[in-house]
Amino acid sequence: MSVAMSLLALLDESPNYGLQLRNLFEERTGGVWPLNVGQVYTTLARLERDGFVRRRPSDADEKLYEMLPAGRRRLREWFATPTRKDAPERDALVLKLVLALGRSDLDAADVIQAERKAAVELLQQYTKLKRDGTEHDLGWLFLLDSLIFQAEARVRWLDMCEERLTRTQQPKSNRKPSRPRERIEVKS
Amino acid sequence: MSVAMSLLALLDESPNYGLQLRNLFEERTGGVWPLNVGQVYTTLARLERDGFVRRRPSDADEKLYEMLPAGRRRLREWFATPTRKDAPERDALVLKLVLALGRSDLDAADVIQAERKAAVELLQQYTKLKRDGTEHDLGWLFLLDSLIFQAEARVRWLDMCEERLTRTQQPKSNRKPSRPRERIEVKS
DNA sequence: ACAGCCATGTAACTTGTTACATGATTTT
DNA sequence: AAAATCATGTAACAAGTTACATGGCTGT
Repeated sequence: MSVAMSLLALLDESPNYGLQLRNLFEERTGGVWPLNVGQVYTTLARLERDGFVRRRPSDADEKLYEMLPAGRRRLREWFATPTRKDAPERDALVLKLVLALGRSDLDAADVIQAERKAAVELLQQYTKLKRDGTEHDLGWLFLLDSLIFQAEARVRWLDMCEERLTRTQQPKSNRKPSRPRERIEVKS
Repeated sequence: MSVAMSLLALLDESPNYGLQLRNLFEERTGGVWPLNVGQVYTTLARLERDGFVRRRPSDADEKLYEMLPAGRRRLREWFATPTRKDAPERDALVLKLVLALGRSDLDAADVIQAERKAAVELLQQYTKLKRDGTEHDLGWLFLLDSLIFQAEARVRWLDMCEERLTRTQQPKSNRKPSRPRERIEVKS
C-alpha cells in the first residue's frame, strides 16, 4: 500500500511520469527508503487497473499519469483514517526470541546479545545520518526521528528481555560472569 | 519468512501435521499473531519444494511433515544471524506524515492528532492485555513488552512531531488555541 | 441420515521486488 | 559510431492472505 499511496499523493500534486515519480519519492524520504523504478511502473499499472489514475489522453505517448476522482477519494480517506490493523504485524526479531526460548541447543542470551549489537549499530547509524544530514527538511527530520525512536525502543526491549531472562535463570545459578555492558548514550 | 521459520522451529522439535502446527504457533504467541491454517499448508508446500522439510514416508497418509538437514541448517543460520535489512522497512504512518506535510488541503497537526489517539488506544489495549494475561510464559511477556515498547515509541514520536510542527509554524502565529492534551501514563 | 466440526488442501489474489529487454537521447 | 545514460516497461518470483472445496469423523 505504501508505494501506491505515495504515488497517489505525488500525482495529486501534479500529473507525472514514472521515473520522475521515483525521484520525487526518494527526494521526499531523503533516500532512506530506496524505491526500484520498476516498482513504480508496476504500481502505476495496478492503480490504473483499479481506476485511481489514468494515462492522460492528451499526452503524446500516453505516458503521463494523472489522478482520477476515485484516486483522490482514496487518498483523502487514507490521510483521514488512522492506520489500524486487526492484528499487529509479525515481528521477525520478537518471533526469533520467542522461538529461541524453548530450545536446548542454543542460549537465548546469546541470541539477544547478537541482536542487541546489531540493533545498537543500526541506531548509531541513524543518529549519525541525522547529525550529518545536510537537508533540513521537516519530513526528513520526522523520518529520521521515527527510525531512531523505533531503534531505541528495540534496544531497550532487548535489555529488558535479557534482564528477565537472567532473573528467571538466576535460581540455577553458575551463569557466565555478566560483564557490565557498555552504556549507550542517545541524544535526541 | 516469519511463518516459514516458525514452522521450521516447530518441526525441529518434533514432526507434525498442518493444523497442529498452526495451534502450536498461536499457543507460543498467545494468540497475538493469528495464523490462518491455509497459510500453514501453503508454507509447508513451499518449504517442501525448497528441500527444507518432507512428508515422512513411513506415515500412512504422508501428511506428517518432518525436518530435513537443509532445514536444520537454515534454522540454525536464522537464529545465529541478526536480521538486518539493507534498508529500513517503509512505515505507512511515517510516510503519511511526510506526505501530509506538503499539502495545503489538510493540516498535518490533525493527522498527527488522529494517529496519536489511535496509537494511545492501541498502547492501552496492549498494557491491558499484558495485565490481564493469565499465562505467565516468558515468551508471551517478551512479545507483549515488544508491542508496548514499540507503541510507546510511536506515541512519543508523534508528540515530537507535533512539537516540531508547532515550533516551525509558530512564526506564522494565530494557531488554534492548543488545549493541553492529557498525559498518558504507561507502566512497565 | 444429518448437522457440525476436524483436517487438508488449493486457487486466486495482493503487495513488494528485481532482473532483464527495449528504445530514445546524449556524450565522447 | 560507440558508450553511457535516461526512460519505460514486463516477466517472474516471494511472502502473505483468504475464500472455498473436499473428505472424514462424531454425536444426535
